[in-house]
Amino acid sequence: MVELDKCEINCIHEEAVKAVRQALFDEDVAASLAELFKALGDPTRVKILFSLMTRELCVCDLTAVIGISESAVSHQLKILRTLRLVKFRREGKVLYYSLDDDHIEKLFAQGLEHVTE
Amino acid sequence: MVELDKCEINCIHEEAVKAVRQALFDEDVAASLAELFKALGDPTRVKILFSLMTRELCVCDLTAVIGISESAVSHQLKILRTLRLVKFRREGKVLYYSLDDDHIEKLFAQGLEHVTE
DNA sequence: AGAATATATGAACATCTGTTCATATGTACG
DNA sequence: CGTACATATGAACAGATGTTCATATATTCT
Repeated sequence: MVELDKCEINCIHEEAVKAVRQALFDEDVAASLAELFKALGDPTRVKILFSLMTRELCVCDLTAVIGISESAVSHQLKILRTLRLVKFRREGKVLYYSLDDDHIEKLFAQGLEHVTE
Repeated sequence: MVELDKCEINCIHEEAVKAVRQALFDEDVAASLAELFKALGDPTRVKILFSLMTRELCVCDLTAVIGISESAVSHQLKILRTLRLVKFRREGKVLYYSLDDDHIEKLFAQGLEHVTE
């Protein structure tokens, strides 16, 4: 408390803080954005999404491509579904998953630019 | 094992799997990409980065804008620094942080599009 | 209806993550 | 040189996360 007060006098750029605070979006939006990025922040999910960028695939295909258990894939697909990153269609017993929109490809492209530079 | 074999005969689209596997980037790249997104996948770090989109700020300013402890901010800044998402310059006792490149703004814009649609 | 298959789901568990608290570092200034 | 201040860092701890294992659901075929 005391230190913060001192700090507000000596160090903080009050106007700047005020301005930035105003520009700062809602707590909710920050949370949603973080949630989205967090979903993209796991190697398994990255591989799933990247695989789906090529074409739609069933769960079994994904399991084979990525090389982890079917259950693990299924759990991750649920997360991706919840965030509307993937969608699926049923054909008999088989579920075909695909990307829900094209934002993901753009996000990946943008991310790769940062990583590979 | 047995189940997988069965699955490869009955369910898997072999050519598809092969093709996707080939297109799939290295394990390393997937890991890097996931690491980057994971860094963006935390509310505190989202707020820090978003604040820095407006202008450079010292640690103390960030603490005030975001409303969490200085130590927490500092720890998160270290993560962002490691991933080359932010950089800083020193002016006396004060460190001014800013975004390291403009990819972040693009990533955020793209992410917001998905979130707010 | 019952067996087989593709996928989903819940619980359990080990690991990872973010914050806090205490302490260290670096810089300015008297 | 010692004090004050801005920031960094390490250890500790609670809560979150991803996988595995066992089981459930949905669909097809007989």
